[in-house]
Amino acid sequence: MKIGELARLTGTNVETIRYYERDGLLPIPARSDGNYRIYGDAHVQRLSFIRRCRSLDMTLEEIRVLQHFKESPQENCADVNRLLDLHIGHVAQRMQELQELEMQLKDLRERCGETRDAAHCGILEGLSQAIVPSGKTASHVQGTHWHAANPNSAKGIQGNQV
Amino acid sequence: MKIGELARLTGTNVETIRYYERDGLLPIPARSDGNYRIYGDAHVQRLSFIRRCRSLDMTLEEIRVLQHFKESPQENCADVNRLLDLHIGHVAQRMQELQELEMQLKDLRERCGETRDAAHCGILEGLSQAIVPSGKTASHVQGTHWHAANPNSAKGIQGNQV
DNA sequence: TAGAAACCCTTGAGTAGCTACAGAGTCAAG
DNA sequence: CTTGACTCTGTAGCTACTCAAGGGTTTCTA
Ligand SMILES: [Zn+2]
Ligand SMILES: [Zn+2]
Ligand SMILES: [Zn+2]
Ligand SMILES: [Zn+2]
Repeated sequence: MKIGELARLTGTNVETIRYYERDGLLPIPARSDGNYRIYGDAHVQRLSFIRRCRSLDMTLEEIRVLQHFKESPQENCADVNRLLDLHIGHVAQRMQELQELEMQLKDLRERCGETRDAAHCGILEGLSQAIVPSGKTASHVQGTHWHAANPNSAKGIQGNQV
Repeated sequence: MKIGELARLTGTNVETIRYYERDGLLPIPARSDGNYRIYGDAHVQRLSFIRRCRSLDMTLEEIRVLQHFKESPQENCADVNRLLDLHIGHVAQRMQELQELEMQLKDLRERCGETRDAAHCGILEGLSQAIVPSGKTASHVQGTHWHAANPNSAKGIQGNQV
């Protein structure tokens, strides 16, 4: 099959497939006479695996590690479990951070009950106060926004919609 | 004061200050004879405001809107409240998504109690299954990882540590 | 007054994970 | 033979920064 069908089968953007190939996540496929990429069932499996991992918010690096284990089935899978535990930790930590954020934001929101002129808005006032040195622990989790640049991931992955 | 002191006072990286200037968030400062940027108290205030907003995970766009209101104090602040409500929504939505993720990940984790060879690992098996079409709503929130590229934000902002 | 350290400047590239476009080539149907 | 759908490569863009190269400036000390 050609790239378009692979894209349809897995619910992946065509450009994303080429990106994974460049990035070494997908093996380099055979080419047709006209230089088109030709894929088979193995590619569908592999790409589905990647997309499933991405839908669980794993990084491409994390996915690379998991792929390694799929390719060496005789190895002990302890590291797979470890990777998953770590990743669950990433998610949990980000949730904690967001919970704290939510509290701070709701506090701030309460400072302006009914609207008035911006000069006396309690929110703007609150934001102007000095930064409270919070003893946040180092983490590697990301922010709160998802921008137009990546609508596919934002919408969530809906595979298999043929 | 020069850029280094502004950086110290606000707990901001020097490069970040120059970046804000390029991006139009900080007004272009005066220059000394030797072409050094010269800042005053107003810049400290303005930068503190930005960093406080960033510590609440607002985007630079959101901050730009808030700055607009600080500069036009006669306007009604209803839009400030609206922006904050929207942003609280951003945080809440991401938390929901992460909660769902956590559940799925813990489900997956249970599939491999004791470690065995990768060929029979329940986790790898689970990840190989077809993607479940989940009816996720469109959102703009980001992922779960924070990488070395941005250690400052990751650590949280600790301003005023002179 | 020379020299060194500490600061500052601009420019350009890199980060994750894509997306989007330009400009070209390929292929099947009508 | 043309139209249109598809594909190709290469490049640039998105967020919010961070870092490094290769210079210039200031300040302090010997
Ligand atoms: Zn992770
Ligand atoms: Zn208000
Ligand atoms: Zn927001
Ligand atoms: Zn296992």
